[in-house]
Amino acid sequence: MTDKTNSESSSAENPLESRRRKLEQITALGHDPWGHRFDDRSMIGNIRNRAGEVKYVLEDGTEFDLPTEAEMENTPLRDWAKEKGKGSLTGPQVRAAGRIVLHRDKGKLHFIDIEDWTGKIQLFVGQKQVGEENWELIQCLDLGDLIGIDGMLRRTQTGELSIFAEKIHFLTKTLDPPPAKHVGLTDPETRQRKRYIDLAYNEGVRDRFMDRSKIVRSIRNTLEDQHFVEIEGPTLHSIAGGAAARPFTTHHNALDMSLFMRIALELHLKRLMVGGMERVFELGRVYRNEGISPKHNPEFSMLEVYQAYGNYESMMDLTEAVISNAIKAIGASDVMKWGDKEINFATPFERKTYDELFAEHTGVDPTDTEAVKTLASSLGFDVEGRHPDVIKSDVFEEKVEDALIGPIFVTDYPASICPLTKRKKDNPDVAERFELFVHGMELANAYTELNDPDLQEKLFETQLEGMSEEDSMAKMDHDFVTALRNGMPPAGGLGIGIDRLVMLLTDSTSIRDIILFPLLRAESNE
RNA sequence: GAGAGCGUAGCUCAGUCGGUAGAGCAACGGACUUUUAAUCCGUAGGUCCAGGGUUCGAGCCCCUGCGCUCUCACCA
Repeated sequence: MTDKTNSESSSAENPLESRRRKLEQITALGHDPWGHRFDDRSMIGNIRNRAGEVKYVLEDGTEFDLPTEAEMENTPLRDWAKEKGKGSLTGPQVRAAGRIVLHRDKGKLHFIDIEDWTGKIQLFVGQKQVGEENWELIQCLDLGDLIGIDGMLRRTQTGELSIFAEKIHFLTKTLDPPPAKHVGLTDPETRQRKRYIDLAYNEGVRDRFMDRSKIVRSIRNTLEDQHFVEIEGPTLHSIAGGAAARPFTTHHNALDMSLFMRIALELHLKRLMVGGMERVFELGRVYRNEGISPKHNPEFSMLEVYQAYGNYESMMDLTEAVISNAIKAIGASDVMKWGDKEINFATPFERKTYDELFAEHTGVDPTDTEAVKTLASSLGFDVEGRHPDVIKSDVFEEKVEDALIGPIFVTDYPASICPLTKRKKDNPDVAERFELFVHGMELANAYTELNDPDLQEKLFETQLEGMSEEDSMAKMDHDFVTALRNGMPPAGGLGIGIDRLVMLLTDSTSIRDIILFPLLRAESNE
């Protein structure tokens, strides 16, 4: 019953077979299907910028500039040329290379769109114009292949800027068929697992990661301009300090010793300030063994900056400078869209104290411990045997943080939840700390750094009631306390979540859109 | 961790009441020397996530498992 279909018409190949066959044909034609060094090509973006060099020349040698693209919308180029008189288009000789992203086969004429990381351009390939040898090679091309091209930059009759092919150089065969043109690859899992396909074929993906690179470079520039020095601290720690988070654990065999992947950069940078490195920063990866969400990836990038003789207010100025310059670096403006929301990054950012905001959003006096406790209970929080500041902090996170549109500096935190922070001179219950919030997301965190070794030792020893060790930043690090005994200058310190900053500046609502290779479950073997 | 949804051709998806598998793109063959996601004619392409169950009959209903997505919780 199925005999006829199978025996007769097995001529149709599946996409993979046909690509393999063409690979053989390319080799048979004397080309290396995996290409080789290809010198002196111009970036397609630069080639497009040379459009003005394309001229219309009459037989008597009179030369005309072409109409603008807008003018060609109304009058097609062929009609414009007819009015000028008999002549032809000329333009510069160019060489380009790129991936084939679109292929229109019109018989003895092919239109091929190639793309490099600066742009896209159409190739005009005519059988008569390129000659038999190139034409045979053209028959072996598939979407996704990488080719080089020599030819003259001109325009077609419809005005499309094109390279009129004279010589094709085969550079690399693509054996897997690309995703459907224009629809692209949409499955989020595949986009992340096979990021190369997402980058190669989905619009805007490369630009987003280029923006990330520009933002990071801008941050380094801003800091270096202010004479901060970048250092590289250890990523394997024997004590996972500087933050409250569950660490990844690992083991060193030769020393037979447990180690933790770092959860923060803080404590080593401060040791450096004891050593006289007065302005230091590190921009690097930290690891936290916790949940994965649109705002959380187990490894993420963090900036921490320390400035001797500064305080948390100098860190506010620095934070504003870092963000403003990053916005300029990607050519954005202060007012931007983020998902269905809007952000206005015009400086200075709003500043309000923790207690002010608490009162504003809860209607409860933050200094009235009993009232706060009652509110917390009504919100479903455990209050028995827990420190009043921890209870207050629970309520703050629940009722205030999500409501903060920002950018807003929340200042002056309850001292007991800030074991690494200097207390206010006139009020030991308040810590000189701020967090920067944008649409409920914590973007930065800064302190006037605690440099009193005795107080630091005491705070490390004080585990707040009702707080698990993982939830506490109070983790004893004797060597760090010893370092403070050797004199750390009064200082301001700042941490910025790089991934979250990039999310906000590139209109990305998921952290997985701005991390090239986010952590995914291991692929199940088939 | 809880709830909801999804898994069908290389890609994007449809599949009615449970009746034996569909489209567009990609591929293959053909026509076309100025196309714009080219167009037109033709061909081929399926372990319907896996396993079990109900049924004369399952892509569809039921159970179990796997994977993913979204929301919530957790995440200084």
